[in-house]
Amino acid sequence: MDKRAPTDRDSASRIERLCIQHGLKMTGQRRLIARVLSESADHPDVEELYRRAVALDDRISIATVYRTVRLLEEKGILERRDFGGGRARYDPADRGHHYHLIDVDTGKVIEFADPRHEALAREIAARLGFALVDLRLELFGRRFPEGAVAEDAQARRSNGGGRQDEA
Amino acid sequence: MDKRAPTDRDSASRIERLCIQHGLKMTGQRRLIARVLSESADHPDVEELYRRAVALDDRISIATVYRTVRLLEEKGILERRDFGGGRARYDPADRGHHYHLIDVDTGKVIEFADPRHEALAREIAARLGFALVDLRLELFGRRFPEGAVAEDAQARRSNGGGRQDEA
DNA sequence: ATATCTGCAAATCATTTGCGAAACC
DNA sequence: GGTTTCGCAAATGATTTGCAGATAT
Repeated sequence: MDKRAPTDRDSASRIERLCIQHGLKMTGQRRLIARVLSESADHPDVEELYRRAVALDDRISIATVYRTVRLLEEKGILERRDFGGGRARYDPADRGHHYHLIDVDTGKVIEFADPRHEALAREIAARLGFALVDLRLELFGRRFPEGAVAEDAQARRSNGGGRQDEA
Repeated sequence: MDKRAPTDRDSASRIERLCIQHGLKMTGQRRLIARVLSESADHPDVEELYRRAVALDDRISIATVYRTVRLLEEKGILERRDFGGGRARYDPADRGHHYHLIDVDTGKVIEFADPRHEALAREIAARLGFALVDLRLELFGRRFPEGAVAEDAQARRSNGGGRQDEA
């Protein structure tokens, strides 16, 4: 009988369990990425995932991160998002249906759920003769009046300034 | 007095008029792109715009098409869209607020309007402490039961198959 | 064992840009 | 006429991939 206590080290991360359920071969680097994803509450892009992974164990290359997120997306474990700014961001699918509000000034991303939108979307699709397969909804907003910024459209297009979100 | 009749040749296209209103210097290639955009009812990407432009007058390069759509987007004359599949697609802004439903099997894009979504979005943003600046909404759907396709998630990710829309 | 995965560096794809020549106001 | 735009080809940035060696089942 295995007497080991469930230390940080040997307990499979949430995402790793999903990988195993999907029958993926678990290599060291996949386990590492799964762990980084499990511990992330935000929507990191590949560069950021790579940075976080390397910090824990540098025996991984960015090519593997790219290959792995692609694989996990195909398995439905991750969802790829595009919040503008060139790079794809990743969102674990097991957090349930939710949408995003992006602060156009800071780039910060806020999640929210709203079943009414989905119902509405389903109805519209039906009216057009379609069954709803997926729904992409993103709100871009500006924090209410407090040191407002002059730039407007410009700010959003080149979202290269306020980059990372956190939760 | 000018007695010329308003032939195809000398009447400024809808988009060209917008360019002039925005004080843009109208070169031959900008006029050409404006005309192609005015005559397009779909959501072409840059390659496609270039193809259509070259067909009318080949004294234009794809670099200029890139530069021009970027300029028109900055002026608010065009809106950049991302329907998946790697390339940006362009949508004249003077068509009024509308959203898109993408047929996941064919890649065809259908436009629709629905003020309820916007109202709902505005309310949600307000609840989170934000003023709504923009709203991105895309539905992905499948035509109702008739020769259904087996593939599911896969079909949408690699949207490289069913490419052009026509709407 | 052996099919699968990884690292590296080169390849690809969409898009941008530097530069001298050409076009617009 | 001077400034802006254009075409070309080379640069860029994100992502993919071929290949030889390493690894999981």
